[in-house]
Amino acid sequence: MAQRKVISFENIRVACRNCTLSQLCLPMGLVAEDVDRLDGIIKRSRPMHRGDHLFRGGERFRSLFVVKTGSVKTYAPSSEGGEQVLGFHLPGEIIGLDAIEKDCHACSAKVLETSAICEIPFHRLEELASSIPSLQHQMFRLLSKEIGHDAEMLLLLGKKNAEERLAAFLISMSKRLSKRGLSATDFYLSMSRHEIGNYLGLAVETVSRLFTRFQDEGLLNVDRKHVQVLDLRSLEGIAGIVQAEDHQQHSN
Amino acid sequence: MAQRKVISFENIRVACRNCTLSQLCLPMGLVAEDVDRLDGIIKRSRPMHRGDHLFRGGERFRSLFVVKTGSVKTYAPSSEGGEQVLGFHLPGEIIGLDAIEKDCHACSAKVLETSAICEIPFHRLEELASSIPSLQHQMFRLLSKEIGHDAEMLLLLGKKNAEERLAAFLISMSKRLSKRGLSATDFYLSMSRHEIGNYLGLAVETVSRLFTRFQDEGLLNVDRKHVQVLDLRSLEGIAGIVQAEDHQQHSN
DNA sequence: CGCTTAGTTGATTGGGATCAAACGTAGTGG
DNA sequence: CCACTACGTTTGATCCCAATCAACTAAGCG
Repeated sequence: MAQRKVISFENIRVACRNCTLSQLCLPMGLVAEDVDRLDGIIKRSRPMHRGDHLFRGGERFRSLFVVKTGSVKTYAPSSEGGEQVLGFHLPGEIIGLDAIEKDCHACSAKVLETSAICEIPFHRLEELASSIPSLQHQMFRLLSKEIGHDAEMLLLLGKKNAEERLAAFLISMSKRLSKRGLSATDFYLSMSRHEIGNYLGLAVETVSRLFTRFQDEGLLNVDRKHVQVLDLRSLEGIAGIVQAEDHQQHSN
Repeated sequence: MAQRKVISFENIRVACRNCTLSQLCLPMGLVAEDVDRLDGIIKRSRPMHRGDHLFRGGERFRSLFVVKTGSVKTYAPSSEGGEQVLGFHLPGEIIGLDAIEKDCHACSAKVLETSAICEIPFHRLEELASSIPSLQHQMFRLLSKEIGHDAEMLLLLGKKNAEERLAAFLISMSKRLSKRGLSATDFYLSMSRHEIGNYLGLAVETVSRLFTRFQDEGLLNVDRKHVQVLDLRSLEGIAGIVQAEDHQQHSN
């Protein structure tokens, strides 16, 4: 039993490395020793369940969180009781970057399904970044990536119609899941239609109708939360993603 | 003449400090020596004119830019020739943070009126941040602030109607200008109606009609690009900004 | 097995886009 | 200086996409 526990702990460590640290380390080399130092400040938490909060708006900011398995949504209360879903966070993705500035969380983060979450105390991460330049650089890149992603969302909400939005959402899910080694064409959506609609700036009914339409058009198979993408290429076309190597007619 | 030039140069240095550095230094203390080191890596550029580009999408990322005077818009090409205006940048604000990740600019930055722009070579800033922990912290805060601002925009584009969007835009301009010592109620908009509409996800005509309506309702005086805010409070009400200290009825 | 919540489908409506046209305003060159 | 052009802005008329309203079905759950 004791033996098993040790093995289990090691497995967690390995899993956590693969998942938590890759965002910070993968793109370019931290030496093994630095990875160990980084690994040393990461707190593993017990599994969290649907509806649990990582943090709520207004709370003091202490840590960043990394999704190891499962999924999390972040959302901000809008005036008049409603809320705006700001994002869905899949394994390997980081949560809480927006709270650094005010030292206080402006949004809330709620677990969508049973999930394993790592916690990284931010002040310790900052200390480490001070002494490891490449880690500092990775952190700048991480923050910057979030800004770039937000810009894509601004374009989506500002310029795209309902169909394009849902297609872009599905493509995004597909890409992010496949990046983590999961299927790009067969996955479960852990969020409700309502949450998808909220995120995309659409009514629930519109989302539902579009799922039906995509299915009718042979782009998807949808059964409840289970999605099978049948025609990724067409979906990308709808989402307005231009294939770089394809024929470009309107080169402007 | 030589004398005058020296004075002028010093004035520029002082102006540049007040303006460029405040974003990086103001919130908490860098010691004077560190401010000098930071000041040392900032490049002053000659005035730029309407239509000039700070950078274009696809270019290699080398520097961040800070608006000293004037204004700049950033925009990304959307598929099918259109473009999405990502932001308007007023004095004291930083441009280019989204390019850190890919080491390449994803959007373009175009000067809206005659402007003075400072350039900060990013790799030198990173070096400096490594050796000045409080500067590193300021930079994290800066990036984080951008993410927070983007989240506000997501809420605006996802949940607010045309009227609320334009009101929010005007309030934002008012606040940001007054933060720089300019009037909060009397200012010139350097961007066209078309650019405002693009930014807010609205058609030009809608923006124009709303300006007219706000004027009819006694909220504004508008003459071309000149805006006088007559009723800031009501405008904030429309924008959905809840006054904290006012009576809260629906505390939920 | 009721009860509640999530999801689907249909009917209707409305806000803002689009189309169309007039009107400055700025710039350009004769 | 004024005609000419081009562009930005305003205003009006019409249309359409997606929201809303409404009814129903399917799941989850105590």
